[in-house]
Amino acid sequence: MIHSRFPIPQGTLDMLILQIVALEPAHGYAIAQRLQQRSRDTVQVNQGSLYPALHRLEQKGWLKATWGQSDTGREAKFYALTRKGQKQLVAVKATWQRLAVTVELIFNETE
Amino acid sequence: MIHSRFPIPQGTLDMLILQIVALEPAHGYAIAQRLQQRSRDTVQVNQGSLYPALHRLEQKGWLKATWGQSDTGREAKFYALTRKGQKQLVAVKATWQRLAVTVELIFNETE
DNA sequence: TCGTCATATGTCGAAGGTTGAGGCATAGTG
DNA sequence: CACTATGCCTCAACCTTCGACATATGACGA
Repeated sequence: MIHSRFPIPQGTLDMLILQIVALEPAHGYAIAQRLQQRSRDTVQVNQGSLYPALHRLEQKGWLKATWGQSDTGREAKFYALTRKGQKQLVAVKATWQRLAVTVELIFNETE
Repeated sequence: MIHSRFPIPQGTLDMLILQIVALEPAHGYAIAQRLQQRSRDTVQVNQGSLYPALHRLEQKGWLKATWGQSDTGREAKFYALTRKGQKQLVAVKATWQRLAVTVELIFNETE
């Protein structure tokens, strides 16, 4: 195994998906690719995690899916961020920031 | 409310526990207190998460437990970091750093 | 033509951690 | 005496992730 792949903390995938889609609506396969590319291969998303996550996010009203054509001309389901999803993204981003600060805080404690 | 406490993502707790114990051996109750204090109350640790985590870490050989007396003079189980646990801590720290960098990277993408 | 890879979606069971609740016990305080 | 703080623990329900599997089309080289 070339890349030491590590599991991402629970809930992180949803956040990253929302962020990817926030820039531009995309279909699942493309989302996975972009995640891998933009994370420089440190994050790898399994299909068994991705598609359930997409359905989850859609069901929560954070994403809206519509069928369309991909760049290659094939049928694909495009996911777009809803207004509700935007709010959610802002919220989870803030939560993440606070967590990151907290973890750094604890890591840098020397006594 | 100013501080809304949030649950820590799955897999993050172990890392934080190892770090807390790395500074000084401590018993479960104290670990929870320190986590809460040092995170400025942003992280909440349930006992239902804490004790299974401690048993988990002990079983993996990352922590070693010994009974002793707490500051209040009561019996308590003190957890200390093993050599194996130190290595693990270094590893998960590195993993976290990479993840944090990756998430920031994706957050700051604008196109 | 045939096999294979990339694209594209989806399901399923297993594994694992967190939640929220509950139980038990002792010591100190009002 | 009741209540809070300390200190340990368990349990079912829930959710997410993992890894494997299934399906289908289009493009490419042998």
